[in-house]
Amino acid sequence: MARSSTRAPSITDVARLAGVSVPTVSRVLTGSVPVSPERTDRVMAAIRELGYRPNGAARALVTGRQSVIAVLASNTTRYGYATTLQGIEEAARLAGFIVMITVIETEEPRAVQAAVDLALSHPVAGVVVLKFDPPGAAALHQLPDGLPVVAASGGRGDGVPHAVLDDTAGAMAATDYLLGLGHRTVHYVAVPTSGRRAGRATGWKRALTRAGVEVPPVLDAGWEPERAYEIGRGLAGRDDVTAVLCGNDELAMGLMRGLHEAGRAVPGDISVVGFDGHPMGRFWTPALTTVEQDFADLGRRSFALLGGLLGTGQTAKTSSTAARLVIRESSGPPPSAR
Amino acid sequence: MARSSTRAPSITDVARLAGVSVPTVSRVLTGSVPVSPERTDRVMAAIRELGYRPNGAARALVTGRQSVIAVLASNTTRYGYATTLQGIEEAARLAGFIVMITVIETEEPRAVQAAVDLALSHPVAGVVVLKFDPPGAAALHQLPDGLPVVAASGGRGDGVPHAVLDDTAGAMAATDYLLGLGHRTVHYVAVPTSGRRAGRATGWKRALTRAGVEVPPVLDAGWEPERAYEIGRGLAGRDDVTAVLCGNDELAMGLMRGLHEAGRAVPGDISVVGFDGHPMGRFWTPALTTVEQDFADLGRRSFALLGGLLGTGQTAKTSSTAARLVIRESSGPPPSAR
DNA sequence: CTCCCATTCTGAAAACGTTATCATCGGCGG
DNA sequence: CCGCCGATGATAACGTTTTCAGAATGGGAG
Repeated sequence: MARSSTRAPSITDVARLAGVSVPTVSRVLTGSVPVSPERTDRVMAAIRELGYRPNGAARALVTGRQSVIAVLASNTTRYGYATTLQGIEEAARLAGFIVMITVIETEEPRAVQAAVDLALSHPVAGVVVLKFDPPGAAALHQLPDGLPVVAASGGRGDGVPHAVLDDTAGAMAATDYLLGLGHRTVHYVAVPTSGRRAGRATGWKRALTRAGVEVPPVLDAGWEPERAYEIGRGLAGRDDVTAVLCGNDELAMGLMRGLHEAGRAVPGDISVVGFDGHPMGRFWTPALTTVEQDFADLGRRSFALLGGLLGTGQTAKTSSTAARLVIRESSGPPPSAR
Repeated sequence: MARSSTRAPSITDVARLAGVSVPTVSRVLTGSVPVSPERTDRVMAAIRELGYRPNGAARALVTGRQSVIAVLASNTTRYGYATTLQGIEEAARLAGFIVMITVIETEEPRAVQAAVDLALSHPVAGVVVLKFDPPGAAALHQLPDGLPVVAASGGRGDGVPHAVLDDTAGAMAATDYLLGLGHRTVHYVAVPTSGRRAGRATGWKRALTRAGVEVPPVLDAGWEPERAYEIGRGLAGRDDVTAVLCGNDELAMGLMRGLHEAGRAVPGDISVVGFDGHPMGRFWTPALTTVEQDFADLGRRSFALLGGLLGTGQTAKTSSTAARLVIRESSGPPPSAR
């Protein structure tokens, strides 16, 4: 049935079978110029019979228009990344674009270069970089000039249009909330960041400073919940820690488990607030208080920015949405205030 | 700095600047034929100066070789999907292929057709379909003949090479384990499946039947943990339910929350076993007993199968790995046996 | 009724940027 | 001196869209 051995049918084969010229087939396909109903029917019939499918490479070559956008990310499984990607894909698909994904595993220059080269070895209309962390930032810098590029991230900068999530305000709101509950201070367990300015850490510091509270050292956890779990076990022994803000929900979950195993109650002994609005957070026990961010929307906005760049050559410099504090069960007043 | 307005430099510009012929530039680029060191240097210098980047469309057009593989999936954020995708991407990238992702949102034929058409509007070397559910299965059927296709899924079938995860054995092991603990029966909360043969449900039924236990009705939850949560609340009132196997870990988490809110203890009153090995499962309280599956490996194996198809035209029909039961805290003996 | 122009559809030919094929040229070993 | 080999350039593909020119057709004016 399938003759996979023979060459795929081309527009010439269709034209021959339909008894029309090659451009006429093209016109039927693109609809750019009207074609008589009779010929249209013949062409359509020939297309069906042959199972013809236009060759995108040839089409891209002559039109110069590319319908593929590349997404560069360090990981596609973590909640924020995966959801942003989904948002980009959705918006792109609706606009008739296809999404190509290339993972940048480390920030090591050679690896980044190799990945970028691979991604750009294919003709792309533009690039969206998920710049949440060092590999993302590194990739952004290795991209050649003259290519439409948009970054999606928690922070702005670099002269490239950015779709951002205003996590600074979210972190401030969460810290203020904990302080308002009566906690003397709030500790912060950090995720990796893309540069000097980390929105979450900034917001947290700012809220503490504004409240006249000394800023405790940041606890670095990387991306691994496992690491947060260990930090949780460590924190359990310290009675000066009554509230912890975590860089993301996965970390918060790991941390809570560590506290739990070490015999500390959440929120009884220690309040924990996460970040991102992971869908599992509300089913956790205790349900996780978190700063919810709309990653899918971030993805859609990233693509919208890129679309502007592709269409008019100009686009807004940034597009930002606020994060939203969702109070559930994992946070409450400190033990002293009970 | 960036002259995005002017046309991108072509191989002709490079040849002119370097004072060599066009094919020589091509030869330097591809390394197919030796070029004298002197000319090579001149070409490389010209490439750098112009910021030249080969046009992949033209290259693909003339070589006929495609370096893009399309992945069709109904969702890219759920744990199993995202991890499989990551595995495919990794293997593809290492082999010099790029991964294009297209989401098939529903199984509605027109939507599926539109998505497939979009994905194939670009010339691709082959396709990997994530056939875990109805949209995936629908996409598989809409693919044209003569295109290298591989399916990644929980079950086999359809004459297309499949990389599978043997969840039947996993479900049997989990069910046997619960029965061995003294439970009279095991209930099953199902995820959507790609066809009549659902490995997990089959394994569960088989284990029950073999033990001479009547098979209780399947509880359908779809993909939403929210729905599992409601099922959990409903199940809480029934004292004939002491053990529940869930189609995935997210469902198990939702279910456990429902049980918890309704005042039932896990595993004291009811044992819960999940499926997939979600990384958060071990941090859950109680830590989730689950049937772990290596999705990243499934992705890598899918690509390997496709690679075989592309290289030799032939490939293994299936590639399968077993799932593994990981016992943690959410399962234990029934209340009667305590 | 005839003529001419505008309109609509059609086909020939060029173009897109690259690699593949073939012939040519030079130098070297036998 | 002949033949061969390695490097090079001219030219032909690849499959599509985009001119551009031509052939019908229709309508209005004389």
